[in-house]
Amino acid sequence: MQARVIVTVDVALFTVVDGALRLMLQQRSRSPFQGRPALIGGYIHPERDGDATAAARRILADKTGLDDIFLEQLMTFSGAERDPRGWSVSIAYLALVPHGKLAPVGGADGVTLAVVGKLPPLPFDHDRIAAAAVQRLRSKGAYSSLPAFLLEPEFTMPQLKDAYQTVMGEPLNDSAFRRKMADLGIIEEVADAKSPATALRRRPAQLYRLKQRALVAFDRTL
Amino acid sequence: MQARVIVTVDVALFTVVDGALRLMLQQRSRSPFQGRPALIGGYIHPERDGDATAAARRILADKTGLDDIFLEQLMTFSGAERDPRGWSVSIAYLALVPHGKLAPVGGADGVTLAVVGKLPPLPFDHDRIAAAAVQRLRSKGAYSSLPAFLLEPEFTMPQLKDAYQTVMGEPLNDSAFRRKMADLGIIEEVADAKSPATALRRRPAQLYRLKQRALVAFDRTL
DNA sequence: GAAATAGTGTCTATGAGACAGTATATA
DNA sequence: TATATACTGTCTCATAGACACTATTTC
Repeated sequence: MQARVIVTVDVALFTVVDGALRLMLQQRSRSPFQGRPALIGGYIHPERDGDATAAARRILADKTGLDDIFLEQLMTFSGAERDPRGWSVSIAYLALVPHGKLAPVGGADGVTLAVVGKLPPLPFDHDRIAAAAVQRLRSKGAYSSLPAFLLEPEFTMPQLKDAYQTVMGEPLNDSAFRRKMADLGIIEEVADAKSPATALRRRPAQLYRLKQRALVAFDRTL
Repeated sequence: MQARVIVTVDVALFTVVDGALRLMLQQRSRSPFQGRPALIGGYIHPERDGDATAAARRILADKTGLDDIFLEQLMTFSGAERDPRGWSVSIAYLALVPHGKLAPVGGADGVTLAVVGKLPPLPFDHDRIAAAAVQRLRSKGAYSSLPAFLLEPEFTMPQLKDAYQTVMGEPLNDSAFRRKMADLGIIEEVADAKSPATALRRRPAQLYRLKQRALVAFDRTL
């Protein structure tokens, strides 16, 4: 028989606030590392959870109230050293949410949104998990619709471009970006819908939405 | 306390024989599914394995005699239904090996090399794992040095091109391929070394090797 | 020299970046 | 009308594909 292994799920949840990528951290309510900010995580409960993804969604809902957000498996971290309680497995997830959906959660429950690049030292091996999540986000952002999941369901082309720029950390060419998006055909216009023009935004912009609710990866030639 | 969870590792090991991608299957020596071909797998042993990757290497060595081959984590499969023994987690790995290194293992231990695309139905959720492994291989092959790990440490440009073609399942342009490889700078010439000319191979080809022992991913612009 | 495979040079097509110019809103 | 942002058109440059041509081996 196999010796006991602790099986947990951790979620690296990102959002964008004022053009800066932020990672959600939550004060741990229990030992070990009680009181310290860490990734959102918890045990898998075999009696309750159909699989690890269901566990991740349950834990997200329990701890932040969020549901129906973008979630994909990142990778699994394991070993004798990463958790003081013993040999453990953490199935890590990457989650993206538009900031607006996060507002109600706000400052509740000791939640903070730490700017990526200025993360505090994290307990367990959450530094490694966070680094892997950022890397996945950056690399996959370059060839998929992933950054769009940081936006509301309807968004303008400038907002979409900003999301890609934030994720990839570099400026993009405007006309090339629009051409690419048009060619890829992953978004569609929302008929007759324009963003409101405000004091800051002069000409209103066309609204778009993703054609597919799911992540779409672009082709890549060798 | 957490209810018991079974924690295993499964390895999808690929090689190329005569230009066809093949997946290693091994007859299961024990229940459940005893006698049926399946991915190479086994329990994690917390007392012995430092982490899941170490467990994968141990299991590969035990069951096939292979060590020091390309191995990377694929993804983790979990749930109540996938294993009749109970709620389980399988951390799946992708492994690549040149056929030559496999020859000594050969037909031993009920090992077969099934042609990808003609795989038999597999036990557990190994069909899904195999499908995910093939997909990872194909997509990552297009933008990394991954296919080179199906070759011997020294290889010719035509062999490298064949490896990429086999992995990606489509023909590549010869001169463009050479240019790309030269530009990427991931391989280097083996000084003065040429492949032997045989009755079949007329002009001998320059030998190359990877500059980096590790996987290198190429850049991608949006 | 014929045949077969290895390797190079160059033309063309495609797609990204640069950037000027047009469009539409507010004040 | 001035200004700011949204959007389009077009030029240029980089890179991939096509393919003809050269090189080196065996028989």
